[in-house]
Amino acid sequence: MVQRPRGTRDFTPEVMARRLAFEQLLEERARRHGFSRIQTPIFESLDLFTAKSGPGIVSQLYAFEDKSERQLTLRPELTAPVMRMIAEEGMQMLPRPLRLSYYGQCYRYEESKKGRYREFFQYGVELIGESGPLAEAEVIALAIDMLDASGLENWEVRIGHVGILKGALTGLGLSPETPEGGNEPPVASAMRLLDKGDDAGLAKLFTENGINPENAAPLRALADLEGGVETLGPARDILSSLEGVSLEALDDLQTTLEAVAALAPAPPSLSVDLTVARGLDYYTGMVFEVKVPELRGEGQVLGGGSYKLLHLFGLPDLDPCCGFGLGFDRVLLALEAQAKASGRSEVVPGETDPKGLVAFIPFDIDVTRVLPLVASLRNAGERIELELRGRKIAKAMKWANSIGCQFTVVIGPRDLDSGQAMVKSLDSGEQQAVALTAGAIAAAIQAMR
RNA sequence: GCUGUGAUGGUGUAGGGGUUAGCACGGCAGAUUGUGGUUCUGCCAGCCCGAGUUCGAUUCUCGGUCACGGCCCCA
Repeated sequence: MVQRPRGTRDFTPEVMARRLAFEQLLEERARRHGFSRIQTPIFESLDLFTAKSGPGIVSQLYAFEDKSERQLTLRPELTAPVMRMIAEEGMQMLPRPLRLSYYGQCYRYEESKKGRYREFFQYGVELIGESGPLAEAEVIALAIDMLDASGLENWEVRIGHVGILKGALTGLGLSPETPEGGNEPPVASAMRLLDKGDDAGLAKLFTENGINPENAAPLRALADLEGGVETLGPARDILSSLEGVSLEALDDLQTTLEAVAALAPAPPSLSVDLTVARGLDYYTGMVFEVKVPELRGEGQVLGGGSYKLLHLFGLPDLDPCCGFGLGFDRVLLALEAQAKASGRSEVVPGETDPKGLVAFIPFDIDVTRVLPLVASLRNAGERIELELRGRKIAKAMKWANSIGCQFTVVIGPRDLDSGQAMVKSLDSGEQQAVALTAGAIAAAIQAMR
């Protein structure tokens, strides 16, 4: 028996109905926010991802060479392909900003476990060609709107701004440039030390760069701030106490948060955290992420922010952009766990078709006589499953029941003689004879809904 | 990258060095020649893969594969 490759999944009809409903729900929300769907190839040139993430990424890729010795890889993420598409399709000519959405599978060669697969699905959006607090708020608002609409519970939004700590550090005189012979900018070193809680190392770094080490304490206080929008007050006090530090990034973040509050439903939890996602150097402004604590280690279900990547494709005037990626599989895992815990049968809103399925049961007759009726009912929008095996009535009813039908239409010899069909609701047991026309059958079904 | 646990019909499980590998759900057929969800009967269908130990391995040992956890990493 050949097995499915490690870290991949098959989706059965029941699971797929849920995934389609979820995708549709996300798509609908994106549309309401003015975003349009695009699609890029499953595989790309290897260079695309090494350009964005450095050569170290290769060990995590499904990279391969094609028959013409082109170096290719299955895509590990979707942001870089979107950027490539914008440049390649001449989309910089389009009216700005561009609001793009996308959904598809990505591949990473890593240890697979629950919530971490080698083939995984991402839904994402990018707002291209406009930046600033309002653009950022629009992106966050869409993320919140999507999760709210999905019915997810107990999720936490954390919003930060890499410009605040970076600004404070550069304001103090720390260089954002990699020094001659060094491997990272002093600013990046400082951010890492702040994150690790290494205050002594931070003071040492300051001293080495000719900065008073006493400045380490207020920066520590800044990084440790936790809480809602109200933490911006103390942050402002700390920043104001430092020499030569701009408050611009903080003001922007405040504007963003106020706009989010007006644009989106209130999430279960929203906090300001200035250390969010500080590790990614292409992020330039607001950064945010959403966690679902009950998923434990793989609990981050969404992440994004403002970044500069289009300069890599010769389009620096479109930078910075703002976007996010949503971990489709992880949100579903959380929804499934929560539905199970609360005894809810519907995991994603709208995954079950409210119209119901109709079993069309020709009994002991020449089937071809009723096929036109099946076609007409389908054209009228009914979901019809035709009984194909010539089952006897009792078996057919049992079959209809077991595949989840709400209605049956039985047509046997008597019915043909009298020109009628028996329409039955399986929920109520109610049954009536109606004229043998698609219109009459559809009307009877509608009346019993 | 390190590490723990596990794998028996389609699903959930019992068992165990020699068994007819048990049970439940499921699927198929019948009881039931025009009406489902109950019941009864019969049938279908299984020891993850490879090597070793043994007279004999589904059971014990080792390796592999896959799954699920805990760190690390990534974001």
